[in-house]
Amino acid sequence: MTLTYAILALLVDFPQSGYDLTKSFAGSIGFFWKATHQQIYRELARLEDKQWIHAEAIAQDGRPDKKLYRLSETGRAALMKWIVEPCEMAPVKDELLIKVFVGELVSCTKLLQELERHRQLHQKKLATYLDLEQRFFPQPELLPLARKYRYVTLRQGIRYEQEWLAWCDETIQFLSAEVAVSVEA
Amino acid sequence: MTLTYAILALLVDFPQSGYDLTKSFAGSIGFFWKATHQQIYRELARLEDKQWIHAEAIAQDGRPDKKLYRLSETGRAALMKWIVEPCEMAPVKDELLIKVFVGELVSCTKLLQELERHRQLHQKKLATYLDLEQRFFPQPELLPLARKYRYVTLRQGIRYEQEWLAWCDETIQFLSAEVAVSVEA
DNA sequence: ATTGCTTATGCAATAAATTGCATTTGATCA
DNA sequence: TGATCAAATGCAATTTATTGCATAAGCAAT
Repeated sequence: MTLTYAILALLVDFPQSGYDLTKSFAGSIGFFWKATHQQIYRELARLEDKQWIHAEAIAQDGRPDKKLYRLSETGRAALMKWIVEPCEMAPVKDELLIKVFVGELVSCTKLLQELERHRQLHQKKLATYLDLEQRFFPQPELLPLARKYRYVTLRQGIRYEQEWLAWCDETIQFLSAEVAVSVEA
Repeated sequence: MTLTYAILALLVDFPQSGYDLTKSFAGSIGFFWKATHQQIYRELARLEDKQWIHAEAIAQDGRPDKKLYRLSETGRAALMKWIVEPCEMAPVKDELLIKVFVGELVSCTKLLQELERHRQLHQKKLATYLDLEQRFFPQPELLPLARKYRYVTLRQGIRYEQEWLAWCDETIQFLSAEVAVSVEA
């Protein structure tokens, strides 16, 4: 399961609790792999079972105890082995495109509104990514190796959002002509 | 469930059997929503239960019988209702990016090989899409409305693959410098 | 005081996806 | 004549994911 390795990957740099990981899945790796806290806790239990990670209970003043999970040597080895295995291209799963695919069933104006909304969502996400790029990855050539790898995944996010934005623009323009015509008639 | 509506969408133009649908999911809508025959048959049973589709048994000479499923009025209405509901941006789920994210754990050369492989996969897919565009969507402005909608979803596929290709190129170049350095040393 | 938020974890039930197997009929090929 | 492939459908078991709920402890604000 990929989630397994996404978690291991997040534990490479430093140990984290289930709660921490849940947060991490909101940023960094979460930009290309989502997981809920339920999935994470279940998976952590399994990983501990396999001894790929080790838990350390941390008593905290105030907060409830937390379990800090640390990548074990076996876990690190498993991760390394997984990384070099070839993988498939990610299958696309996109609701919006299904809707557009049979868009002729509903009002074009309605669809255009939804496209405009998505345009804005993508623009916002792009802005977030560009901000991260500026703040954390200035002069990418000078970064240490590990940061370079993080950087290129961010670049993928940026390009992806730019692509969507461009498509939304193109499509909105293309379909707007359609509305104009039906108003004329 | 989105699969529900993906199937309904495929039945808009003409009735199809489970087997036909499985094929359709390899092309057209399958470019942005995948489904196995198991999922499809199960979902067809449910949809018939709900009366969103109606089956008609077709005796064939030679082949086993097939059940042709036709979209009902209720089904069509349900589809229309779904289309105009706003939806989320598709969450990205990409194994390759997780691997790259912690790429420093393995040999850079190995990673570059995998990136090159993906570059080729994307190139191939792009070629398929471009071919479809040329063959089925010449002069897009002149297409009837329904075809225009199909067309713009193909455009999204094209742009998506182009984006990936560009990222692979950028990344391979960026990381190649790294290998060059380590060879020098 | 009580309401609500954040940190922190998890159970239980349901829903969905995946995987392996199984069947029927004919066509094709060696 | 036996093997295998394509069309066509489906059951059963397992694995994953989702959803709703639950707890516990402190902090902040009204």
